[in-house]
Amino acid sequence: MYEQQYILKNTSSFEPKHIFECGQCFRWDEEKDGSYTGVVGDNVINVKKVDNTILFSSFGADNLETLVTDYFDLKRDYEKIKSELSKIDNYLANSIKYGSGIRILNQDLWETIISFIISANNNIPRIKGIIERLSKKYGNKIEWKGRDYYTFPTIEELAKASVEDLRKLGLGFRDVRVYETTHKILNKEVNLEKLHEEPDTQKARDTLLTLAGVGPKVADCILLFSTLKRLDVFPIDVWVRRVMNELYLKKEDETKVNKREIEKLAKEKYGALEGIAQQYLFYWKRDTA
DNA sequence: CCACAGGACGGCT
DNA sequence: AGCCGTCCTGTG
Repeated sequence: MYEQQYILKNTSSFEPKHIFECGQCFRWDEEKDGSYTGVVGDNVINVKKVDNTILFSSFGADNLETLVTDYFDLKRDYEKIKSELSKIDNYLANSIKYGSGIRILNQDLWETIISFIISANNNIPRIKGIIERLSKKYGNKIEWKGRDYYTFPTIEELAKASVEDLRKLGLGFRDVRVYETTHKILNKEVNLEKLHEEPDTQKARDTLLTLAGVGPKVADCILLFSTLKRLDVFPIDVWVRRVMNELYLKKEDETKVNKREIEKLAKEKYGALEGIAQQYLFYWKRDTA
């Protein structure tokens, strides 16, 4: 374990606030100086933006440049994506201006599965608290600059938790779901390595849907925000339903809007990049609510 | 005290 | 196939 620094100059489409607060991740916290600190794998990383320079500092064993290039999706040209999506319509163009620094993270698949099962019928502060307690109890401690951080538990580490243990950590009714999914993955009833090799997004989605606690919305979040990185999905939560109804469908009662109708509309309008479009729309709608 | 917020799931029509 | 009540906890 050692400290590293990596500096990215003249960046565009990289705004820590947009990246860490658009609902895709739960392990990053803002510091008093406006930077963000989080745990990625076995590393603690701090991300600070000064003008158009991004300063990454880490404490861990992984090569920082390789790690952040992958995790922050740095090889993808978000300027080009934004300019293409902005042509579609003014609603999307405006939401892109609002969340112009969003990048979709490549998060560990296992961690993303468990995190989004916990996210069901839940709010972000509580989700973060639960994941923090899980990591503290079943992950490994990393001390850096006088503070304690905890790695997200591995499959084997989390498999040590009983349903009762999980309930005590505040998971509520999600305890059984996390327990069952952990053991299903541990037993390789669902093989995460093979899932990465599945070229067909729908087939990968069907596999995820066999996991306890994974329904359509959670499956789409996993496909989009993890290393599976499928951009042709459109996670529909209450905010996305709201924004799509207000912009396009204009039904009296948004709760009555058909999900398949939204999915069809998103595919038609946004095409293969619908997942990225969803993030701009979601962040804009929820943040300005 | 109650109302409300947030997805999966199972039972019902 | 669609609708609806229930699951749990934190907040106002």
